[in-house]
Amino acid sequence: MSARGRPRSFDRTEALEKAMEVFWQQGFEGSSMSDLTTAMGINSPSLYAAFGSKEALYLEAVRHFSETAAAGTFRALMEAPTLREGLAAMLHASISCSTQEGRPQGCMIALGATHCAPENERVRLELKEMRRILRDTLRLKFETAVADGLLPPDLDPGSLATYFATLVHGISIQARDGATREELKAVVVHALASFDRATRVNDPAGSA
Amino acid sequence: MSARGRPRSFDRTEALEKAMEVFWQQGFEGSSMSDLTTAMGINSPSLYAAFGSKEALYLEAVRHFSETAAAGTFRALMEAPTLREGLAAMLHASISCSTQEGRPQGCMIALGATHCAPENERVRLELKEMRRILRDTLRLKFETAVADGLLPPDLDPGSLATYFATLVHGISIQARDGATREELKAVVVHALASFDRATRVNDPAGSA
DNA sequence: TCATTTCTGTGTTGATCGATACATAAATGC
DNA sequence: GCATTTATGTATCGATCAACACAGAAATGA
Repeated sequence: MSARGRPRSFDRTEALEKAMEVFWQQGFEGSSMSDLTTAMGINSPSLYAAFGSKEALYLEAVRHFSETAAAGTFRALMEAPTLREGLAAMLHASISCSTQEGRPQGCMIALGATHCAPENERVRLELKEMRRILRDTLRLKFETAVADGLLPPDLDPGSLATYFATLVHGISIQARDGATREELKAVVVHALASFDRATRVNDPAGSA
Repeated sequence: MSARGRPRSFDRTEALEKAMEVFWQQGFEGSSMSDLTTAMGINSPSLYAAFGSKEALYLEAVRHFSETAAAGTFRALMEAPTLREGLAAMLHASISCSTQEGRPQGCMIALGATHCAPENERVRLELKEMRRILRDTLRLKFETAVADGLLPPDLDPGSLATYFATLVHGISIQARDGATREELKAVVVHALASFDRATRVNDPAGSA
């Protein structure tokens, strides 16, 4: 590859990981270049040469987060044998990711750039887009299940998708504020109860 | 009161309201003194004389928010004739507050300072405390209902409190990302289904 | 009238922000 | 060896940050 020139003296991925943890803990606007270079163990010019800018580093850190720490959440939803199990696994994975020991609490994507200065609007839109993907994926799952006859035909896929996306995002705020893994697992039980109620056909006693 | 001296040339509450909207939209770290003085229509020294510091202004703005825009959410929970109606009204009020036209989307308290720079930790703790109050109020409501025999004795108040707090906070993230009032109202239906399931005694068919 | 008190606008403070200029170091190709 | 290429460390850039000094303005009380 790039054999020419003086070789980089640090591991790019390791540095990215360190930057990710700083941004995960303090957010984009709460992390200064000084915070980042200190954590990454490099000087400012090396950071700019390797990542471009603070914003580019943040976006790359978020992408790295989604491919590592948050990957389990999506995989859980996609790979479970049934949709119900997938939803439960997704919530459990989200809780696990949000309550890791020795790491910032809450999901970097769920909490990232929910509000920011006007000049950082680009960052907010990028994070908003990543959060949108969760809801769209959920809706597609519900739509497919309805089309396959696995769920009642009158079920509203968008409604359930919004509901589960709301739970995943709410879990991160709870975790950030100190909620434990055990406290949050109770949320899954109630979420599944809603799912069971919404996917049950012709049960007049269900609402009593 | 303070009759002596040159009278203040601006309305303190109006200025606080303007500051609240800036912080609500951009967050604490995303709002600069320049943003604030411009929106408030005053100069920096007047701001410091009237409010003390940027941090003090933010905390006062959040308190003002909780007493005005967010007041309906708590009142709905406390004043409804039944707990079930109170929960539904609380969620609806939270959705209304989070999707007002011409105002920032999402709740200022739910989204406020979920992460920040270490030097602003005091701000984060204050917001975390305000969010904690919601969960504690909910738990107390459930505990009282159990003690009064209105809910099954084996019901876990903390579990349901975490669940509903998660929903309220998740709703704000959805709203901030552009979810409409109608989309979010679907969440209430599913939440009440969970409540009904959790508060039903001896229903072996309920889990089928 | 005039001292006292409080607020306002101008201008500026030191600190920190994100981002680079520049000279040097360390690799390769020939 | 020597030109070329790329990365590094030092030192610093202009801009902006939150906060304030100061003098003048506008009210009061005596």
